[in-house]
Amino acid sequence: MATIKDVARHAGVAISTVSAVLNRSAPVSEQAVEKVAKAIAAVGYVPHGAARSLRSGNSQLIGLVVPNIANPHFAAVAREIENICLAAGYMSVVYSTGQDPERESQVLKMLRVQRVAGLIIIPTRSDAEHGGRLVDQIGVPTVLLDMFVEGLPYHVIKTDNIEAGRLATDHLLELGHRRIGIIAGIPGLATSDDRLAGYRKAYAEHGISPEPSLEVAGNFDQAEAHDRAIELLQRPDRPTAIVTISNMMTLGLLFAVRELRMKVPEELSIVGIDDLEIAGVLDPAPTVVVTPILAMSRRAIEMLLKQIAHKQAATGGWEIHQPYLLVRDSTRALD
Amino acid sequence: MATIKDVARHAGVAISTVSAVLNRSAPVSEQAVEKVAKAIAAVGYVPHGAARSLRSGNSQLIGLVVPNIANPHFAAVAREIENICLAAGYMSVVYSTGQDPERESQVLKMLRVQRVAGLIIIPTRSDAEHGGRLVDQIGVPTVLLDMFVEGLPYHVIKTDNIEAGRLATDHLLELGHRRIGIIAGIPGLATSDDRLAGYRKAYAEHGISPEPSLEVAGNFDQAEAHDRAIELLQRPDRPTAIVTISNMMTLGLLFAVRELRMKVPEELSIVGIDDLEIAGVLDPAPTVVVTPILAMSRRAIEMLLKQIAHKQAATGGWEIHQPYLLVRDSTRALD
DNA sequence: TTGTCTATACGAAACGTTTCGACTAAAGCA
DNA sequence: TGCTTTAGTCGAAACGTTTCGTATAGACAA
Repeated sequence: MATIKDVARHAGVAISTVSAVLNRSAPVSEQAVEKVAKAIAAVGYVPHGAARSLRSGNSQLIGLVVPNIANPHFAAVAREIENICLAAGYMSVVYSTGQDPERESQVLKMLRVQRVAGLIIIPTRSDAEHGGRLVDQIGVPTVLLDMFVEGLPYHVIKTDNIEAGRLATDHLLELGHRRIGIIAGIPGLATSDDRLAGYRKAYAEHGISPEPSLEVAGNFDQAEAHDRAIELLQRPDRPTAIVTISNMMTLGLLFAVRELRMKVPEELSIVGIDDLEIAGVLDPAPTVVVTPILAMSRRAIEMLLKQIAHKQAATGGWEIHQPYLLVRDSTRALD
Repeated sequence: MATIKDVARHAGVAISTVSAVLNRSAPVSEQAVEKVAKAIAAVGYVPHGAARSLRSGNSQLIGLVVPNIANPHFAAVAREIENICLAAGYMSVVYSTGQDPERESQVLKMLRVQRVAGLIIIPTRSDAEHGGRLVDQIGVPTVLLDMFVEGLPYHVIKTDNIEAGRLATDHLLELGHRRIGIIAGIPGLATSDDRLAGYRKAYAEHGISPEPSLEVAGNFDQAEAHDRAIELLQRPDRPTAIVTISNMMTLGLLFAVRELRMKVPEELSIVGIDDLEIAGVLDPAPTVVVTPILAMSRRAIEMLLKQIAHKQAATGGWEIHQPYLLVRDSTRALD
């Protein structure tokens, strides 16, 4: 494959001149530019990214680490970030952790090997210990998306998760529900804990206390949520409404409901957190708390690119986006 | 950041010895291995991918080019390929074309700059002219996934698309439907054309001819399919059944149906091609023709890795996977 | 003893760029 | 006129690896 050397020879100029043309990094005469352009086309030159990266110390790579790229929610994030990166002359590299810290480590290691210029990451854990491990494994400008991690010196862009949980629960309480189940996520994960805290907060605001046995832990997956939902719904004192804290969990719940041949919202009201693009075609269309994921993604990559460009240290600040309730057909007032 | 040089100094051995340890590329004494291992940990060494890639001419990168990563169908492909790549010591880099040849070019260019070792691509067009352009832009071991392109010397892994279209249509004909609409994709795209051909083939097998006005062209998107569906369904002589040729299109159709407050399958039968993971929770759950996308992805990456490892020239062969009909609740016999 | 072989280890070249200091010639200035 | 700038160009060093030919030392055979 042709190198810059071939281009130089073909154009009858020095290698450094070709480089100057390529990068507009030094003044070059018009005729030289022209000769180089011709030579590039003639020899079919394509720059060698690795060589460039090695010499300049600049890989033009952005790492994106999400729980699971197969989840449409995160796939949408990936697409958005891909677009913005491409427009800015960067390439994004996406990896899934499967919510597994071990795999997260492996992925971060590979991204370090590639010397990514920056990182957008939705971490697998949010405790301080994990934060400590993470910061050792990162070492580049980073933005934390969607998830807070104790003691990490990076900018965080997230939803107001307490408010999200509160919004969902408050809606049901307002409709007269009193036995509201919640299928929460992995205990210890900030996003999950906060949404659960919001659930409790809504109860508190109504001056009643939730029943602890109606709070069940899952993970963020559909299958797990399905199983927890079945358990919850087969109890003799089953709840009249259920809150799920992620899109996949909402789906899992819907599967369970369908399996049990229950009528929604007649026999059970449902509120999910995070919207599903396919919500409109579900029957009933689920009432959800919408988190502005696309806007958050956009902010995250913009902020990251700015940090990289200005060599700014991370501010460690928070940017919190407000969720909102979108009422559809899966909830009804209790009579 | 620490380099191999620092490791060598710290361990009191030569750079080449460290390299030999790292790559197991030459015999090294046990004590040297140990010293190097300690030194690596001590200085916090992480190999520099670009340097390695430059010197060895081996990037360990696999490019994956899909129409749209935000489509769960392709996100699943990406996840599968990511896993297999990681296990084989490669990294996958995923890009979306938006079904736009221009963007496809841009993406391929970036992947060339990165000197990817191989490519899995779902191309944007399948005519010979596009094939010619593509082959110029590629130049590495490549597997074509899901889509045939005229005159490209690469291995193709695809579904039997004619059969997929036939299966969907035949099912409806067997149920007594005679006015079956089809919302096809972009004319000229092999996948789309073949599925349409299958539709006609089924009619032919039943000894009747389809009505041309019931065949409408769209693209593969939800919005487009939605609009075409509305048009189709508002005709006075509207079809009693509709076939859609992609998962997103099926969704678009379902939206349209819901908007028009039509009852499925009572007033309209629906068969989609490509399954939706969420099918089970839709009401009605759509009858679909399943294409074994995960198995195909797996085969594609395995085949690609084999080509890369053995420096085999592409065989240019085809591997055709058979689709099958999965009857759910969106179709009924016409009485 | 001498020579050959094997197991380790080493040093230096090379990969394809960018970058920087040095050089030339023309232009501007006093 | 001579001196300083400036635009344009060049050559060589450097980035962090891998790779290959060579060197050393001990083991073994003759």
